[in-house]
Amino acid sequence: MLNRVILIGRLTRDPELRYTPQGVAVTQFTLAVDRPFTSQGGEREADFIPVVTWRQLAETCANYLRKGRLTAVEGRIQVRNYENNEGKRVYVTEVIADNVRFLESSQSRESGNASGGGDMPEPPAYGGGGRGNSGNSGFSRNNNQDPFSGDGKPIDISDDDLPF
Amino acid sequence: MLNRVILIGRLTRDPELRYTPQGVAVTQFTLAVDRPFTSQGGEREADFIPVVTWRQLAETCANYLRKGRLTAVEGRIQVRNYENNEGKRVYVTEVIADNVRFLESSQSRESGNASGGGDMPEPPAYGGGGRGNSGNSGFSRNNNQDPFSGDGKPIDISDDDLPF
Amino acid sequence: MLNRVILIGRLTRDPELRYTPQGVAVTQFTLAVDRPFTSQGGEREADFIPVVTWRQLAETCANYLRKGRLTAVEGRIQVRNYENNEGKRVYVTEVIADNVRFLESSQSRESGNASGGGDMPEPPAYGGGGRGNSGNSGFSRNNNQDPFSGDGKPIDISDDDLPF
Amino acid sequence: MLNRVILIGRLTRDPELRYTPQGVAVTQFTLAVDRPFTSQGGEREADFIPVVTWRQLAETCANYLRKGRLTAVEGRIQVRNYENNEGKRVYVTEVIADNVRFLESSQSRESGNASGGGDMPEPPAYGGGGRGNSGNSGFSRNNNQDPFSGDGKPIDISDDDLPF
DNA sequence: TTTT
DNA sequence: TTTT
Repeated sequence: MLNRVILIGRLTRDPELRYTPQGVAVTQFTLAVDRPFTSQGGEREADFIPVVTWRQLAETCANYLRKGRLTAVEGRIQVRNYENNEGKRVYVTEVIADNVRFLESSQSRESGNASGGGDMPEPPAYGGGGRGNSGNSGFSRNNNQDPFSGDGKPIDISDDDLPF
Repeated sequence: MLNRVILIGRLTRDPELRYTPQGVAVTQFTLAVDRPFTSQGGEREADFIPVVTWRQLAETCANYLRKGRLTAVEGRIQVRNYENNEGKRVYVTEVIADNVRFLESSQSRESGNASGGGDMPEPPAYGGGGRGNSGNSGFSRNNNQDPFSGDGKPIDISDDDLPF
Repeated sequence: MLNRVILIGRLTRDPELRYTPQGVAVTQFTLAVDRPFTSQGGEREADFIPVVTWRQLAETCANYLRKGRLTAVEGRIQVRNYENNEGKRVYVTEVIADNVRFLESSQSRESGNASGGGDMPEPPAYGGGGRGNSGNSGFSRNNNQDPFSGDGKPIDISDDDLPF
Repeated sequence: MLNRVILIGRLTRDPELRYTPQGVAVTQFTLAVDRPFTSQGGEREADFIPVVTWRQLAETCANYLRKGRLTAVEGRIQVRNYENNEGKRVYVTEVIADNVRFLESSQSRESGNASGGGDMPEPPAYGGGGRGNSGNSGFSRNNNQDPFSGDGKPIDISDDDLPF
């Protein structure tokens, strides 16, 4: 009935942009979100939370996000499941983001990052990429497939499987 | 840095209350949260999201929640991981709730439910069980162990492992 | 950059549906949200929070919400200001809702309410009215005018003033 | 029943720290939060949302926040009302924050700001000041008084009026 | 393994 | 497999 998540954390790696065979953009990244307390041993721990974005927002994220960048994400929790190669059902929990805010521009940091990156233009004033005046619903409708389980192989879903 | 989740959904079963060997109460249940759109085939789907509560709130949830009951949950996403019996790392994502609201009292429904239940007193005005004036922090601090992986066997963590 | 509100409370009165001169539907209601603690004197207090919905969602709310009904609202805080008849600037804070969930159907309560009401059909499975597959953005874009300040008089804004 | 707000924006001025006569710290500041769309005329508008923090968190905010700083705030909406000097009831809506995150440290910006500021130590790893391991509930319980309405005059509320 |  |  209601499912809303808001996270602020840092990307553990550069985002991964892929396309479904029908050309729908999908970007995945993981946010490291520090826990609000220290563990028994006094170390600060973090949760590593997978985030998925679709379409226009996916391309904006792929263009402007980089490893280590502080980022805010708004979306919903999605729990998918699939049968793995040993016939076991595997559950995957991800945050499907419909709004992403870039809290650090490229020049506000030392600007060195693992992926090189090079020419990084300024992010758009509104990074949400989809909500607002764009005429796009800005609401990543669904994705009950796993575009990342293939590990680099082409994704064999058709646009008919995509609920938008 | 920030990690907040709000869900409204229905319990898929009665909640499960357990105790750590040191007597700390832990309650687990799963919320079925309808997705805000229908799938390709036109069926309404749901996400099944595991929720964990600790201490006083765990006992309140075990007392007042039942299968099918409409419930609001506020908390944070936690991602644990452990090595399973085949030596493979398994990731478990749960919502650690620090606030739970009972949106249906027992008499507001047909009152029949799988678990029988019988004498169900009215829930407290404030179901959060922990926040507020109770002198309790109301913030489920941590739980990096998996009290449910043992499937009924005693939970072998000590209170020293609990960060509260 | 990010502005998100989630409320669960009860309507203090029946919702008020109006139309701009251009025929855009606007519904206003107030949610009474109990505070999570009692006051000094031990009384339970509440915040009375004004909520505004636009367009399709406005009509759905006007159709299905009634005084006393438990309701969840998702949206953003908006602060408008205008000059009153004494030339003083007045600030008005409202929640502009883009998602509303009806947590009580008409038959789940005594069904008597101040406004009479009468024939109340079941709410749609998805009360959000706008998000999802409807092709509507579901995101109430703006409203920097005050459709309620006229107190019953026609609202003199043109559709050109509406940012959608 | 549930009342949660999450904001990301920039301080419009330096925060104002005051103390009740009984020595309870209260800090007030306003966040400018850009709207996710542009107005009719194409200008980007913002909501100016007043935020209040209490006790330990108030002192941390006063120490580490400055005008212009990007800041995340988590809390609840509170609506107070009081009678003004003309006998009219005035409604004041504020976000009572229980968690504040400093998204920009002093060195990550040009470090020039209107208030001078000077020696600004690094913020604590956890800016929430209250939640977590501190033994403090971290939940700003109430404040039904208006510590800012006096405009600089001493605040005439007693600790008995404070619900904590 | 799933709720209405 | 993880970020600062």
